[in-house]
Amino acid sequence: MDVDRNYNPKSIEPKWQTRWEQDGLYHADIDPSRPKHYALTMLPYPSGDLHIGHWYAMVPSDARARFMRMRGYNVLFPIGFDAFGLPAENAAIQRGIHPKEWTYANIARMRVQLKSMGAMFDWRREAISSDPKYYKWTQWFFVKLYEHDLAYQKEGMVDWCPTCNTTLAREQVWGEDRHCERCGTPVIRKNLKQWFFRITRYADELLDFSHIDWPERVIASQTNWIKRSEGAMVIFRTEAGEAMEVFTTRPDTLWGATFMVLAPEHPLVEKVTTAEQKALVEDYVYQALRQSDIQREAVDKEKTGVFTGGYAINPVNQARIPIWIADYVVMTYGTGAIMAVPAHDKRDFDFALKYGLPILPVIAHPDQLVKSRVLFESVEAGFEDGLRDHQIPFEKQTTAWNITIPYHKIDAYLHLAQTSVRSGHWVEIVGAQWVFVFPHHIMTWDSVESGEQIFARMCALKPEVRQWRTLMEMLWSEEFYRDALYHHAYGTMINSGELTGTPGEEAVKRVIAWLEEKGIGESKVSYRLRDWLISRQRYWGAPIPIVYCPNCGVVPVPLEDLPVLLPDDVEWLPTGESPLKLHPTWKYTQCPHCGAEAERETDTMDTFMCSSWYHLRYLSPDYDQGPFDQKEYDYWMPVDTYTGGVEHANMHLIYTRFFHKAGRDMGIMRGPEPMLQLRNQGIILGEDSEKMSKSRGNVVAPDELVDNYGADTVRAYLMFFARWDQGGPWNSSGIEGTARWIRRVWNLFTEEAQPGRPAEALLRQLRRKVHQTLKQVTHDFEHFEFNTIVSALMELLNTMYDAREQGACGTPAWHEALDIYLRMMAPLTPHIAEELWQRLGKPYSIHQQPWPIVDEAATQEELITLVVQVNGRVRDRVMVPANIDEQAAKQMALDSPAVQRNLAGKTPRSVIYVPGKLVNIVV
RNA sequence: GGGGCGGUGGCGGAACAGGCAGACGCAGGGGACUUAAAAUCCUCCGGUGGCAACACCUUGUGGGUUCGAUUCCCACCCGCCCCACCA
Repeated sequence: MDVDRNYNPKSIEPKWQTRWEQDGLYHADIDPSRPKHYALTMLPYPSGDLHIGHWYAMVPSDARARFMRMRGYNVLFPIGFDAFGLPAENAAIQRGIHPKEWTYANIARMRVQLKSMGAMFDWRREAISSDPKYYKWTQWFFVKLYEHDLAYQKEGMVDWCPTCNTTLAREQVWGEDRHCERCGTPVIRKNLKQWFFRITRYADELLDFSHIDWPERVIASQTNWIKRSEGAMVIFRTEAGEAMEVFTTRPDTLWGATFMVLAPEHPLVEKVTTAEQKALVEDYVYQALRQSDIQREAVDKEKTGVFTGGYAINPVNQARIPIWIADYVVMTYGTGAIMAVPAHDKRDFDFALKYGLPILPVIAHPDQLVKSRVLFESVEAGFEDGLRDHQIPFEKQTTAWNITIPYHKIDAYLHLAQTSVRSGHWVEIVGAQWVFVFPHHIMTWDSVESGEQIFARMCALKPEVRQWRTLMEMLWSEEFYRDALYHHAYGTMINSGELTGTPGEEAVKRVIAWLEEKGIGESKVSYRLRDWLISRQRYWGAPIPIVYCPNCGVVPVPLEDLPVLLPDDVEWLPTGESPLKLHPTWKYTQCPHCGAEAERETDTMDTFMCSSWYHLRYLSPDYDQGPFDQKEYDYWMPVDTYTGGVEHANMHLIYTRFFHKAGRDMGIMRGPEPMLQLRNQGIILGEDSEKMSKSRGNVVAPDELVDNYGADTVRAYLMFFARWDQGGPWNSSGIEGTARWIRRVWNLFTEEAQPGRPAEALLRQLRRKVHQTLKQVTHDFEHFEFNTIVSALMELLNTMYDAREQGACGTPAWHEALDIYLRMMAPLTPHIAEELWQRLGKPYSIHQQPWPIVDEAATQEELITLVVQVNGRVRDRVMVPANIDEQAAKQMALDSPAVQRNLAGKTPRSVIYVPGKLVNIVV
């Protein structure tokens, strides 16, 4: 019977898992004597099978949590299930299983799979969001939010998925064709009464990341999502005198407005449209709405629009400008109306061009001015000198000069270009919209000459200009647009009445002050973030605890009546209505206030609501006096380390921050943020480098891997095969290397070896390697660099095999190496570490041992390889004592035969010495 | 269009307060042990030239700074991801 001799994960893994569970080894309880560490990994949705991606997210999180525990922290590492949601209901419709049954069967199965991972989850704290004891408190939070005016009801257009039969949050609508995140069906828009949370009230605070250590990409993504724009609200008036509010980030360009654009659904459209234009406008509005109703084709995004026949008066200069409608203006941002400044905005420009609307005047010109690029081959002698003479800054590149021309030197430069640029080529001037230089012909475009006139002249000069569909297309191409208008757009104001001459840096501020003084506008901040729509017309979710009473109106269900239980007996009919609405009795109830016959809200809550506070439910999943036990909260919160997928950046990770801040303001939670440190893992792709999916047949099944290799090997491989934060394609042969490592560890620890009489140096070397590895592994654990932990351990193992070969067995250094090795392995591969620990005769459990301490002195090298370079090229390497002094090192280098050969008699000009590293001889 | 991430051998990846590029592993070649296989062990393994010592080239491209650049700076190319008529 060799079961004992050979590495057999199938016997040791279940054995230890059972033992740990029996002993409650991973129970985390309040212990004020130790520092706490709340390690949280995103809870899974119980889809039925634990995916390799779950392992990839959770295993390193577990290893990190275990590491923190060994470092003396009281570590809480809980798990649960985000159990409400659409797939359960879809399964019900497709297979006739009750969502509850489907969900709980999946949970039972995934629990077993999760346990096979050998993670240190404290299962006593498991929380399942679809349990009444959980969603009771989700509903409680809803009522609290309602009481604090953070939840409100609003009728409005919502995105609706016709397949899932439910409203979607904006974040759940994807792609240019606006399809449903889950099923891919293009969404339609519906007018419904819906519940919202006032997340926008927290927009500014959500933009403040100063209290948290989160990845740059998540911060960037959230910042972009919330998108704060500062600008002005300006009141234009229609000719009839009706106010028409416009939001702009560029009030300094007000004088350049040549037309106005309303969103097709804007309420003023009807009022400004003239009789002649009525038919046209109505047709366009109908088309636009139909488009969003049926399906927005991805196709080309050429702007379309129609003239309403109405005019507005620009309050800054009384200019009378036409009002158009166009679908490039959306009702949901700003005011749904814009002033169009074609000279300074690409979109307005495109639109003006297409419909022949005026483009000028330009009302700011760049202060920094012009960049020019001139090819070497195009110039005569003297050009470069000329640049120097005029003190025009330039940079000489491989094939061209890049020249930056200060505004006041433009004339000098134009003259220079005229005289020294060879004919047949042209000098491109980028960055100034009104200057073009052709060989020997320089033209300027100012507000007098029209684009058509310039185009005609240019065509005459240079026939190929004709091939551009329009001059404008060329003008606005690439650098022209990028440099000139948009980025350098803040320039000295021109053509702007009494504000002409205002410098670019102050333009916006001054114009706003001026507008406020005149009473025609005011400073205003806009956000892209919208309030969070939480109503779902579905069954499998937490019912919104609201009752509609004919007498009292909207009445929240009293806290003592919670939870509003989901009925079990529902039918799924493809009606598009919530099954709760169709239930014969459920919705009928009495008003909690007056006792009158009343009806319940039949919508349920977005599951992101449930997952916004699960980290709190973990603290006390059975607690019935509140959403969580205050004692637990005080000890454990906030979450110290949160791990999970970056795809939640704009949804869950914003919602949960909002939830926390709202809770804080309601006096329920405390502190600025719920999760202090966030780390994201990458995505594992299939072996074909494609996203894993059943239809592609490239899915890696963790159960199968565990069956073949054991959980420890799978764990180690997941940490080793790629950078954790990056992920990458799976490689099924790669796991062999990790399996080999585990077996070699096993063999080293279990084989009989003869103690020898090793040299002192060998043992010092062994200790050095052990402590160097420990130092690195400690560092890497702290920084979530798991792949190098495994490779460092592999390296150390190789060293230990060599040392054993040379008789290191039986010595104190050897025993120390074995001891430290297992402690370092324990977080990564908990089962084999425990097994070998026991076999060494050490006390149970290795997972209760402290993390070893680095012996700094032992890590110091005695001998180093001194690299000897001549002119920066490596010519020799010499072994020298680590403490060699500069003099000796340099001498050693100069004496090297290889150096002598390479010097070839030349005298060194200088000798550079980098202590402990190298000597570089410069000749 | 905006934002983010990345580009190093056949592959995954190491090394970046500037100092031996390619750790560790996979795949591959050669060998040992086996009747054989598995397992294990030894050995080679970026490219070109050379019997060899050795030389030259090589971290997406082109420049720059430096005694010295995968690492810092400038310009560009390519790939992936997220957001997007957001005024």
